[in-house]
Amino acid sequence: MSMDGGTFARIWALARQIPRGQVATYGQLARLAGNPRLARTVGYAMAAAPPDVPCHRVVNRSGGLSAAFSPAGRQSHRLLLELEGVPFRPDGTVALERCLWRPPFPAP
DNA sequence: AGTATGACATAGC
DNA sequence: AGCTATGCCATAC
Repeated sequence: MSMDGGTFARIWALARQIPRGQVATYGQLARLAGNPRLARTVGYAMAAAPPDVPCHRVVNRSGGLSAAFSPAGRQSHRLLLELEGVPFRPDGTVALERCLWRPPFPAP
């Protein structure tokens, strides 16, 4: 049975699972979505994500923020994360080792 | 339909 | 350890 509403919808559903104060990487969501190669597409999904999707909790593998997150750039991206208590490194990247989301075992 | 673009990832140097 | 080049997939024109 397929509840497929498009690749984006599937990715959005995963992004919604990210707890407050934690972050996930594009590749991580791609992997959870079933295809590790969808990392790039995850970015597109975030760009087109509805307001109920915490797209600010998605960062790249290096913990780097998105320049296209908003017109204001990564500044607003960082602000939203800091408001959730997400720890940052001196270089401005997210301290993934402290707040990387650990999804429950992917149920088959 | 084919080409070009892009909120990434991985492998080489 | 950081930068460059290549790959991959879905969307837009």
